[in-house]
Amino acid sequence: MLGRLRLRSHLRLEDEEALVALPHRLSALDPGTYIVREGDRAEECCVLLSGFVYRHKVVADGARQILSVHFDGDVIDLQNSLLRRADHSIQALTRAQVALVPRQAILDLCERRPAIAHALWVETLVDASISREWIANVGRRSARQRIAHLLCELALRQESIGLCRRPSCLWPMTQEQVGDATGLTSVHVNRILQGLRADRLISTAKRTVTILDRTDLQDEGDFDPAYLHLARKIARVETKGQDPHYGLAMADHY
Amino acid sequence: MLGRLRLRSHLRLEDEEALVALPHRLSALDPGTYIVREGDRAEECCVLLSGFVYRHKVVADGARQILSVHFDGDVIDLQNSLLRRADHSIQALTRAQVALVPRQAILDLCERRPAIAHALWVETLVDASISREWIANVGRRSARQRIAHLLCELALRQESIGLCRRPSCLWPMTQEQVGDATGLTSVHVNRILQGLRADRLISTAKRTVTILDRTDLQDEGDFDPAYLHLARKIARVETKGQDPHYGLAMADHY
DNA sequence: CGAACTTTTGACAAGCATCAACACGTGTGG
DNA sequence: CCACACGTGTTGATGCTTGTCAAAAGTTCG
Repeated sequence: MLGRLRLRSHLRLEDEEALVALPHRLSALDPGTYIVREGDRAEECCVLLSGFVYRHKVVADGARQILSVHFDGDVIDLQNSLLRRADHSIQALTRAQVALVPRQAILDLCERRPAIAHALWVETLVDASISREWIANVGRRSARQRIAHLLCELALRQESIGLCRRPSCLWPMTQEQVGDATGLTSVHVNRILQGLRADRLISTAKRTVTILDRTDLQDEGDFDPAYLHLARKIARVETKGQDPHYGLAMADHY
Repeated sequence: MLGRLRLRSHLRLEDEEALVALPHRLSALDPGTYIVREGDRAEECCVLLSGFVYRHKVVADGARQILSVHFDGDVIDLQNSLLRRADHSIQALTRAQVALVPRQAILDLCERRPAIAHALWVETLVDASISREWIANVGRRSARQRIAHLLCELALRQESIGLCRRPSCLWPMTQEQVGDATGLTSVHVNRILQGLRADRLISTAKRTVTILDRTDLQDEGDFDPAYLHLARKIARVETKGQDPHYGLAMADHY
């Protein structure tokens, strides 16, 4: 279960065993529950076992900006536990299950096992890469592009861990939350989504999106999956537009 | 010189010696030179010794988004050298001097010396924190706030490493580059800057800004320095508005 | 001293926000 | 099981912030 925390690097068996052996406690969360609040001093590091979670910040006038969306297997606050003071909040989007690992246990493990430190470091670097893409997304793309891009990212990331199968993926966000993620208002998100549906790019059912034409949607959203640093295998598949079963994979580094 | 790469964590002497002993070659860059291009496979990691540098991405219609600005002492592409494939470009803003360290030498060092791995990891986490703040900046703040925020960040980061002294700081960006960093057009940046000058918040001289009223500018820009994860010392000084000489300092973690 | 950037200005257009009202669905308690 | 309340999605009218285009004035540097 804990071993499932999507290790994109190649770890030796003893490393994986050490990870699974980490002390931890489980916790079930309702939608909207705060896992970390901006300004907190985190003593535990949180691994998401199931469900959706998002990071966010609140600016001067009370507006909210969602910084990233996470699901099964993501290690969601290495940032906060290594830097101590949380610079953003983390909140459950859906019902979620998390494992809380004492901060010190992780630090110790990293000191003893450089391969684990490296693997976690890579995770945070991929996270940072996604953040950079989001800066470009909200900074320089149109409303339609932003939303299409967000959809492509969520779909591909879910596929890469086998959370969903090809045409459809989970999308438990309200239109207001989509707006907070893309720097738009919920009203405008609504209109853009109607456009995307009218153009037969997507269709939505409750908490689920179906991407009717992957290539077109990627074009619409100026989406290039390189920034997700997924394995070549998946990247290649993406460009060829096939539809295989995706496994846990992450390479190119290490 | 290399030892100056702003080690915000507490390192032992032997760690610092190991860092200084890293193999490297020096290189001088003219403004506009690319250090890394999106898609490159980086074999060397770049440490900025002097000058300004920025990361950026280009989106579908050719518009550019600047992702961060770096100066003396910043380790500018741990991302690219650990993840291998660069997900963004890095370009010199001014004339700059860099040290290039073979990627493998860094990886080896990290494996041998967990303290160094930890210190570098913290650097990348702070970098990621800044990226998150930029998402909020570009996503949810007005043009005036964005620019004021950018100014506050650059000023405080420069002060924290002693690059400039209190009221003024270096600002070698054109208005077009400011626009690319804030998701605005250069025309609009120009108008906003005129407003900030008219309100006696800043004054600009060639490649330099003077912040006439720090507190007011921070209020205008909704700027809270917490996300920079600077030492408590500096953070406290900030809130009291005094004007001491800043040293290299970074704490709260480790 | 001149070429090539920058900064500045003005008129105008567009994208997205704002406000307000209504429809829809879903879950809850009576 | 129905009624109701609340969150979410949808629609329309209107306006502000910011973008676009174009040209002139200022600056830097070889």
